[in-house]
Amino acid sequence: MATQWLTSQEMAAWRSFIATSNDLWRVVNRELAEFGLDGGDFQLLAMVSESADQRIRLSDLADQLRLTRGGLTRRMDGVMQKKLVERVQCTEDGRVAFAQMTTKGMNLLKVVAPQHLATVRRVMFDQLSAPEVKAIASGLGKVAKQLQSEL
Amino acid sequence: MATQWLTSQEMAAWRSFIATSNDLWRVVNRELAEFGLDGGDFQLLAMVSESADQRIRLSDLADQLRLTRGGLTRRMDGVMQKKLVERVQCTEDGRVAFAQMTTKGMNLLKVVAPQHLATVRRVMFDQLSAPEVKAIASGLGKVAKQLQSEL
DNA sequence: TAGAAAAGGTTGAGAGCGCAACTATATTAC
DNA sequence: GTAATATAGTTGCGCTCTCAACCTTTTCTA
Repeated sequence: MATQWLTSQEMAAWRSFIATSNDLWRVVNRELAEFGLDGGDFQLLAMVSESADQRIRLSDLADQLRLTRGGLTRRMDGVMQKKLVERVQCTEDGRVAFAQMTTKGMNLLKVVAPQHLATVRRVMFDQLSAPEVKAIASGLGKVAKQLQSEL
Repeated sequence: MATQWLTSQEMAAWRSFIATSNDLWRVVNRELAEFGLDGGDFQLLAMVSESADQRIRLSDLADQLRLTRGGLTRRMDGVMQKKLVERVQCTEDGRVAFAQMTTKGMNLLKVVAPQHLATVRRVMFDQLSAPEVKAIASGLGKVAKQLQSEL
């Protein structure tokens, strides 16, 4: 055999993980396009809308979205342009700013979210048995914890 | 409760999947940087090296790597610049070209691959029980199949 | 309380990728 | 046999992201 690492079953699982998450993202993006959004926009809107008072500090938002602060600034430009989110300056700390949902943003999200969840359900959860969902959830949790310790 | 879709357990699993694959990719990229590679380079090298005679048609390679043909052209530019892969014109069909591993590429891969697999093992498989690996592998397979039918 | 260090956010430069238009070669149809 | 169509790959353009440098405001330190 050529080399051990090429044929390992774990390597195949790893490849499958990478390819599948890529494909998933592609399908989600395509589905959101009709609303003028992409996956990154949706994740931002979901995060902000779930925060207390539908607002969140920009740097906290960046962490949750796995963006650098610079990347978030540009992502914010897009959703602010569409009037879905506003940038609000913090009065207590002059350095801080918040992302704040607008009414328009909340209304759009109420329309988009059910369809988005339906898509995710169709491509992912409808394909999985309950034990598989449970195993994936718990497994991902442990992997995420390890990753946190390395980042 | 605000809206059903925001609190569902499946939504949390979906978020976790997205965030974790993002974090995984980040760790892998960082680890490969010392070899002058990134995750995309490694995947390309792995795919090409596993192909018969260590060569593969460019458009087949693009499909496997989840790149457009245009994206692959640019990705190839990088690894060709580094002399890890060569572009070989097909003699039977003038439209077709192959990616062909060089000796330098194979040698590099023999050094990088064990370390890469060790990283993947550390952040992912060492964190998972055997049943979890099995469930994730079978689950991902089913999701991948559904995605294929939608792409 | 002044100076240094840290933290939040923005900006410029550059990389990677998709999309669509383009070139070149091969296949099909008449 | 030639015109129409399809396939393989490349290129120009635009978008998103990271990195590093930068500005501003806050906090620490002596």
